[in-house]
Amino acid sequence: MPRVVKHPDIRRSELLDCAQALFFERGYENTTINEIIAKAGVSKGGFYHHYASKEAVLEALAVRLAEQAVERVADADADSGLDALGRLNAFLARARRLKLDDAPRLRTAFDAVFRPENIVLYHRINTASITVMLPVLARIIAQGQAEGVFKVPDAEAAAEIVLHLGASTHDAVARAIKASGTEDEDAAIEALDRRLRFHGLAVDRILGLPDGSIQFVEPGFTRAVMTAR
Amino acid sequence: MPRVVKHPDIRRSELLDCAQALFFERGYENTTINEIIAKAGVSKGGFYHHYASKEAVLEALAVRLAEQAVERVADADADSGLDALGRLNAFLARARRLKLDDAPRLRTAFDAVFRPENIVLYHRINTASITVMLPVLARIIAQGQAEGVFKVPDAEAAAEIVLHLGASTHDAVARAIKASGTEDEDAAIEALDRRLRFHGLAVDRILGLPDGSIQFVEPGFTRAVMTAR
DNA sequence: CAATGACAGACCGGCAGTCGGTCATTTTAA
DNA sequence: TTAAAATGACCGACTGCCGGTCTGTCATTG
Repeated sequence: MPRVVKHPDIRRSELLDCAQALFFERGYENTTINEIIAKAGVSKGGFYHHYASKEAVLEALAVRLAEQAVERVADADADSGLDALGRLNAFLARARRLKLDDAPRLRTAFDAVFRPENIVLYHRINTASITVMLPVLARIIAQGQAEGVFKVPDAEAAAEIVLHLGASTHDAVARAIKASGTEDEDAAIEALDRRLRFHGLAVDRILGLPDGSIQFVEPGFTRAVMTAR
Repeated sequence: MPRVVKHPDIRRSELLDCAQALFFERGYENTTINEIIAKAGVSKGGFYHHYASKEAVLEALAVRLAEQAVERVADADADSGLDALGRLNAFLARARRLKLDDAPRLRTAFDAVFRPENIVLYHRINTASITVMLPVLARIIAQGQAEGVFKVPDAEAAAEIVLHLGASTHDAVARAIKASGTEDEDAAIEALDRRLRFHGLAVDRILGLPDGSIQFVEPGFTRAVMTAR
């Protein structure tokens, strides 16, 4: 095969693109390196020149996804002169906005990541997301502490707990995805919506805020995301 | 090799014992079926007669561990005429008691399960535990709801959230284990203890209880478990 | 024109899983 | 009571394939 030389960043990025597509399609375990390099048009040697192992690709992919997600939400945050609760809600509102903006793609990704055989993939992405989000959220919580509004013994620990709590919605989301297309779809979306509201309530309470302070969902949000095509 | 026939339950149990020892020792991924069958004294065919795959062994092991853990804690629960909060605290106290009773073994298991390469093992056990604990906890919470003490919109969802929240302590426990034996051990145990108290506080709040209602740790508990040999 | 780094691809050890067959135990039938 | 048939526990050689290695070769840069 002809030898094609590309800038390392490009090659690495292309390899991640192909790996992502295949991992999402058939799961991490069921994807072989041969499939990845075939799709990317690179040799075995080329692949291992850029990534030390299959595992390393997964790690890099998780980090990329997490950073992509967070950078678009967190950048516009520092400027605002809002109080902590305001910042947190603005943060969440911006996240919802971005989710709605490309709901179809998000939905496709969800279909993949929430499949049972992709649980490892999910956890890697989740862990990477928590890692990048942790300092951001911890600072907001610390601010809320200083303002005397958030009542927690430790801002960083609180951030860790709150972020980990997100994983508890995994099963509920998976159920909703599974039900989509069936006659249970409506009920499943309703159930997921209630679940997400409860999740918001739980975060309120953990942070020592009055019930309903934090808005995780808005009317129609869950349905809009889950029915996107 | 001579052919030894045993009752299927015995064989399966022995295979699980060996798999557990090896998974704990070198991790799930790094354990081969050949190692398992060598240790158990069974042939390849014998193994696959009882378990469909290596994955199936992991699943069976996780379920067994979860059921073992829950049956010793949950059985003495039904009789008591306590209110929900009392039951929950009695439940937790009994769990602590059992943990202290064989702290050394528990500590050994922790050393294994909380190693980074055993994260898959951890999650399987955790998921299985949540599955068996969910109905137990959900009933207690429902009782507390009926008593007007627990303020949650949905008992089952609350149970799910609370149980999932347990996983958020994973990293803190892992850090404490990693620090044991070093000069940071004391500080790490202190940090973990604070973290576990915060965890209890978070559960209080999620369930709508006054701070400090639920006791996850008692003085010296964390240190006793973490320094056991 | 070195030196470096990107890439090629044959190769290997080892792994999960298969398959045809064997032996012990229980069930059935005479 | 006993022989034969059926069942299912168990054996172990074998295979296909996969992740990873290794010895290079070619392109780019200073």
